[in-house]
Amino acid sequence: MKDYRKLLSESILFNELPEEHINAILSIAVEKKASSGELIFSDGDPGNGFYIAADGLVKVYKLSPDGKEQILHMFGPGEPFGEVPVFSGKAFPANAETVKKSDLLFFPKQAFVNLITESPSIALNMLAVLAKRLRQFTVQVENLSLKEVPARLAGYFLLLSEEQGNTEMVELKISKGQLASFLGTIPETLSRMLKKMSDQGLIEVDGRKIRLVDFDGLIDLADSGKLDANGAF
Amino acid sequence: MKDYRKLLSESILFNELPEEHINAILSIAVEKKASSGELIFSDGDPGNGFYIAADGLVKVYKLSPDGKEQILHMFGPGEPFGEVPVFSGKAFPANAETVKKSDLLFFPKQAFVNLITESPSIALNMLAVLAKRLRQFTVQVENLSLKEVPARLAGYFLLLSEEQGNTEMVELKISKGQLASFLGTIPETLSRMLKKMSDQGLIEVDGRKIRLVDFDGLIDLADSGKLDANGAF
DNA sequence: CCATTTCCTTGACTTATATCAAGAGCCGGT
DNA sequence: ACCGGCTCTTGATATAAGTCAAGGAAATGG
Repeated sequence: MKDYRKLLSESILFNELPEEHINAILSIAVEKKASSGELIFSDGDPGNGFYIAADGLVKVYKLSPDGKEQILHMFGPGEPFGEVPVFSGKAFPANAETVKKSDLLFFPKQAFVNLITESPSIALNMLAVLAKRLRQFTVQVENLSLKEVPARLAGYFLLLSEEQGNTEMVELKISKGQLASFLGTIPETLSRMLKKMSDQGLIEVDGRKIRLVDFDGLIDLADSGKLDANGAF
Repeated sequence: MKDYRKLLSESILFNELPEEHINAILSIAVEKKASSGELIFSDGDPGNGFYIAADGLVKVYKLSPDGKEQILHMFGPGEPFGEVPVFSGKAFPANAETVKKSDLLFFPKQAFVNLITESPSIALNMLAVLAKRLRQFTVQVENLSLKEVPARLAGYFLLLSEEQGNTEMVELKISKGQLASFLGTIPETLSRMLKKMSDQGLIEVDGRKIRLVDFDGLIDLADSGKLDANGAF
């Protein structure tokens, strides 16, 4: 097994833990390699442990009967996913699939729960992980229910801008099709709205690079939830 | 302070705890009474503790700038809410308001975190609470993104049917306006869709009582996400 | 480099549901 | 019982965004 010590000791779930705890965590971790597009688990599958992506990218999503996809989360290196059945119920509530070739660490439920009872720090870190996830869901529900697609896009670009520490330009790390699924729309609409925002001078689009032309305008759009008619030419 | 011992020892967060733990929990709890329609906290307010409703009903919701409401959750007696800032970030991510006159118990953040570090059972129970909340959010996002309003209604009635242990009839415990906000629509649409489902022989509506006429049809509708054209007269 | 596949964009058209308005019905207080 | 205020229903209309189709652009593999 590759040495995942550094990754785990820096991860949100296990950071700042003493060495003997990291050792205990490593001893229960099971490595799984997955190629791109590989299904990790399905909605309704029994869940007897959770995962951390060590490398790569994983999407967790729901599918409608006619094939429409809603991506709930995208998880990169160091981020845990699939924890819900460890603590509540028996089954995974959604599907998980690799977006890129990935190395995964699997933590069996019982072994992990044992670790939690011995280490309040791990418990508190896991509580932080789940609480942060709840925050993200709150934003997602607000987007889907109360905001139009351009406002969702604006909010996403502002979030990317903060993560990438750049108020001039952001780069999409996922495809536009996946971004559409994440924001609750379809690629056609995404394309049209990007063009509309571009025509209104808010952004410039060059492939996966988005130049944030009118930063304040994007803040207004994200807050108000809809494109301002005043912005039309 | 009223004796909340029984309520707490039966709550999902504190059930099956030894007596001395319940005593410790009671010692940090602060009672707050709230009349109907009273704001408990606002989106963005600093959160330095969480609540449990001892009696009454509380809605947690987001508001759009033009006043549209999306209810995220409804919390009744024994259910915790407002925990997110205890574990992640500083501010509440949504608003909370009483729907009925309510008695609330407030648990200060620091005191509660101290309790958690001493009692793995409380930590695990809180993890179960948050994990269950994540399940509910997954359903909500799926509803908003992938299902039409009648399918959301069908899913809601089936859930109520299970809670109320009655496959013949369910009774709404919230107003139709609030149900609309919870399902991500407006009262006009809710009214129209109830009528449509009624015309198709799926349900019969009498005020807040909904007779589930075609239970299997409701299951199909909830699963498929849309009203079947075959159901039309 | 080239052929193939996949992704993205654009056009035409449809649809679920929101907006605005007003009347009917329900509920609680006096 | 009556009345006022609030909720719900219904009608007319508009709108954001989805469906279907096809071509252009980009990515991938040999």
